Amino acid sequence: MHSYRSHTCGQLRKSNVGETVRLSGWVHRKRDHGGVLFIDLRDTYGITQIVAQGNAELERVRAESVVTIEGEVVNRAEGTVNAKMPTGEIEVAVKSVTVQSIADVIPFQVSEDDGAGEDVRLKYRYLDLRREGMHSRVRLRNNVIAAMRRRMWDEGFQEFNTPILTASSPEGARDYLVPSRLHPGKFYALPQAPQQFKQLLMMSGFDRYFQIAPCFRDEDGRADRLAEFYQLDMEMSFVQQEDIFKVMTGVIGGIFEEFADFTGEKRRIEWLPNMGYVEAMEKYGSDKPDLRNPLVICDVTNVFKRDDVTFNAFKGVIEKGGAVKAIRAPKVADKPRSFFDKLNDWARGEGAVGLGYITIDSLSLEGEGRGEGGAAPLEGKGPIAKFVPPAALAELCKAAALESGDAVFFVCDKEEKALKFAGRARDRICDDMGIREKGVFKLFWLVDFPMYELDEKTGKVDFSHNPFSEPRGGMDALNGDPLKVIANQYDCVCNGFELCSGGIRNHRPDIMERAFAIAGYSKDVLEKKFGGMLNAFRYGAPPHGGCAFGVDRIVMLLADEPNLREVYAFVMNGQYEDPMMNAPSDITEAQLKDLHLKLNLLKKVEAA
RNA sequence: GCGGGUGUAGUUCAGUUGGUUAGAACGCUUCCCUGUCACGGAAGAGGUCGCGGGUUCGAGUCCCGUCACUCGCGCCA
Repeated sequence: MHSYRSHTCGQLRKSNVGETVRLSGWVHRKRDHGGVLFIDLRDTYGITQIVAQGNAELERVRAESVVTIEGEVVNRAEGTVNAKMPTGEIEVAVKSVTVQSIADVIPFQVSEDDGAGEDVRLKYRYLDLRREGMHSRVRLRNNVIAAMRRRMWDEGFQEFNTPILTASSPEGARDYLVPSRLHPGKFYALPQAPQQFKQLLMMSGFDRYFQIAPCFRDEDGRADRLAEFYQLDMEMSFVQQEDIFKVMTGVIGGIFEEFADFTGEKRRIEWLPNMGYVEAMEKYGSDKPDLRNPLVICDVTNVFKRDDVTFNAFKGVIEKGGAVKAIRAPKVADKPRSFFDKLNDWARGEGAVGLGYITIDSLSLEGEGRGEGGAAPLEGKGPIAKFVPPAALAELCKAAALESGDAVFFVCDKEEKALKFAGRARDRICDDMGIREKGVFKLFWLVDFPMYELDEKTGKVDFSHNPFSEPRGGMDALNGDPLKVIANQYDCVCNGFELCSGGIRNHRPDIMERAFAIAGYSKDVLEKKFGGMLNAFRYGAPPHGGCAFGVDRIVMLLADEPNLREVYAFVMNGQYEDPMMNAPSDITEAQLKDLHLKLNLLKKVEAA
């Protein structure tokens, strides 16, 4: 017999009764009854109850110790069968025990979720990973990655590796930098994405590339953002936007279908029609709207412009070019005052003046008609209502499609800021109303991004997203108003998360020069920073495009977890420190010397 | 860089208006228990109330500062 195990802890069934077996695993739980001792023995495959009588050695071991036991598989007596366990019909009667490793007292419970905080979980991540939830989520992540590889290969893509030590790129996020020993004073950068390499592979004629690619960005963290993360990165040649959508809708949709029941609840997958960037911003105030939220934003600036509307707080902003955005909240007029106060408090906490609203108590049958069955409102209530006379209220009802019993919330600011804040209010109101749809993944492609945007501070035109994207209309488009240029660029959005970003690339060096010139980058700068790729374009570049899906965000959605750290085995905390490995850490003088570096920190740090 | 929240036993938390010896649950230690499966029972150990300063007769509680964690804003082409 194998010296550690003949079976796993998830394997034995009634059919094994009578066999002598050997099991190894962790002591999950101990139930000592004096004369008889039960231990739930756990490995990654499952849990088997073992039973011992008068075994002093087993009685001594603490939870999470590792033991090997040999014994006989026996039927559990009637009434002692545990229907909750796959192995619950049998147990193993211990004959001999080898203690492989005694565990110290553990800092938090492995056998249950005792609510231990993230800092202590990360410090003892290996213990945390033994726990059922983390263990299964890490397996989910591995399975998702395997499925991605399989599906991409099935579509005719090959997986490539691209360099980790590469050159700093001037745009985008901050780079993680690695000093060079052989080249004093010079630095490698870790890739923010394999963007240029995958495009170069298209220049090399490989046609279909993919990679589960590690990416590094030195920006502050968020629940859905880490310093290092993985993307399903892909690129294809001789394609248009729709070709990318077709392939990746299949691959990603397939992944969602494949793992939709991970949480035990079978969730639906819905692909909604492509949405334009402008529509997303105007209706949802976000470039990654959660379409499980039915609320939409509309513009009611004209209502507040009326002479008979006397709400000067909004009027003043409108006169300076601002706008009023409205969010209709259906059938909440009878909610207690606290419902509205809570939202108002939230808005103030977010730095807004408040969240004004009007409730529509009833609509009369007389007055101006507003279509079938509708009529002018009899009255509105709420802090702003007294500034809005009936005729204006009627226009408001029409503009925001209000019905009797509805409330409407207002955000007033400069157009862009108003939309952004209305977008967040939209989500907040939805959650307070409890109307976010459950059990569904709502996916869609967000298209028609603007190529450029105006930097508010400098007044300069800059790339709004990816500078390598193809401007729709080519050179002609670039000779017009840059702010009207649409890029062949797209995102894939799911339940309020940006899952993917991509584009059809600009493969013409002349157009690229022009595109960068508009954003204020001279030919010299372009050559210096992207010379390698630009050169490649000059030797026959195929039209190409692609995208990159955030692997971890997909896993996070499938696992129904609000935080990326819940789906990663080893991960840094919110400050990008690893409390287990003690990273980042000091280095020795010798290492510094090798790298030709001398520390002269601009900000004084206390010596350890 | 900025803002919100949190910080009390190994873990998760409670702690009233400032008032005597800072509590609970789980975990831990010792003991009892032959059918449990979140076993049960008895006893016990375990605290620089994040840290520093202040107010006060008296501070876990109030004030100031600081640190850590966390969520968000900025940032993330």
